[in-house]
Amino acid sequence: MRKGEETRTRILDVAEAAVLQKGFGGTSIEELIAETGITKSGFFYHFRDKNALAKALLERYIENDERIYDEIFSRARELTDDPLQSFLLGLKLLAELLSDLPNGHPGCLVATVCYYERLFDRDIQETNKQAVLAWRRRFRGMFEEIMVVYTPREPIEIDQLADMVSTVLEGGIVLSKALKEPQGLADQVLVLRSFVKLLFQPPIVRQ
Amino acid sequence: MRKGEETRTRILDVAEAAVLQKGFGGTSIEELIAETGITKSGFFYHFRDKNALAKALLERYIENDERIYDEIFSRARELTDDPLQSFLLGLKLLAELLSDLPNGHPGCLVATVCYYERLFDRDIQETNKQAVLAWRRRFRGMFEEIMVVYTPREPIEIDQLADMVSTVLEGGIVLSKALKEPQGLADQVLVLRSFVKLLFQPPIVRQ
DNA sequence: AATCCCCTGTACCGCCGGTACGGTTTTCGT
DNA sequence: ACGAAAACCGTACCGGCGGTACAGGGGATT
Repeated sequence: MRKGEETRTRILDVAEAAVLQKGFGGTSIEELIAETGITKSGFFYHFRDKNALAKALLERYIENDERIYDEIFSRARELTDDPLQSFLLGLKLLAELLSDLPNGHPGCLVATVCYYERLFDRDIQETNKQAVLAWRRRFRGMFEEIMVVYTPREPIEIDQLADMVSTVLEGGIVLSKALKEPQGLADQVLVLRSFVKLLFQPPIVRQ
Repeated sequence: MRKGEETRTRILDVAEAAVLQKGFGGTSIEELIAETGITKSGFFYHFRDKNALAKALLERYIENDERIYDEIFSRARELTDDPLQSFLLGLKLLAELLSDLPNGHPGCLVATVCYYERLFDRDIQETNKQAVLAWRRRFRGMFEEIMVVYTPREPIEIDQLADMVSTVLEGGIVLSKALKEPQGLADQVLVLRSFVKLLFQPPIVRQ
């Protein structure tokens, strides 16, 4: 019962790397079983079909993603009481983490799925949607705390502001992948950080 | 000589819509010829293989994309002399244009390609990279003009600021597709507009 | 009338996703 | 130590798809 999980995990590991580099359609099951060292029968024992693999892959990715965000922002929360400073610190920690990835960010499965919509059933699309909504709730919560203490210097919808964090991450991944500049993603996160800082911090009064 | 171009264009139209919904790997040539009403031989007369189709598709997409940006920002440039106001107006026009798309933005081929890297030759990847660099140059030029007149209120790398525009567009497309909220993309562009406004406009001095 | 361009038709290859199903080993609770 | 369930392996097969090859045909241009 535990060995099964281990094999399953190995398949998912191989599949995730392949899918992020070639998309779902570009990833063949045969190549997965070749690299995993398993047979076709073995593969289909763990996953009914490619759709089931996709779903498992996506769910695992999302879980892992959430865990990372939890860690980063709870660590940032421990280091300061001010919600704004905590958020800005979180973005800095996130940028550092992204910057330390040796080959840059491998890509986001959520983006992969949404550029593949018609190939998957509604189930997967719904999972994907829920993941993005979870991001929205997460960052919205942080901005709500910030807004108790600080007033935004521009009128802004809080959900749209929350989505901006996800937007910058997704867009940053695309750019850094297209340019083959791994550092690009972390840079964009830091630009967002500057923007958020500007939005909430009281202006420096010039004389 | 003209009939050939027409058929070629029809294939590209069908292929673009299909690729943006299902990715390259998920789009079969057979389905393209079925919808175009052409035979397989006819298809391969126009495109040597799927890679050639991808390249033609990408190049056409990029050209069209550039044309749209040219139009929007030159229109904005005509309406005001101030480079900052012109840029902010351009973003507003862009948001309006994106907002008017009936089914939301269909997706960006540049993003599709960069989530498919390993399937294409270096040629296509290089074309993709050049497209993103062209965006960078375009927006960098605008920010340079702005910075002649305005001083940013936060220290910022101009290339990273320029990339932020592309980042928000790419990220916004991903989010609005994943959430199936067509309006999301335009909203994110307007959030970026607020940020740029904040960055360059002199602070409101409170007493 | 000859010559391109722009296709059609047919036949074929090999890879891949997926199914089916029988058999075998490994693991674990008891 | 044993039986049963879990975790595979082997083989055979199907249809779809990307791609190749090649022969030919109609229509416009020269």
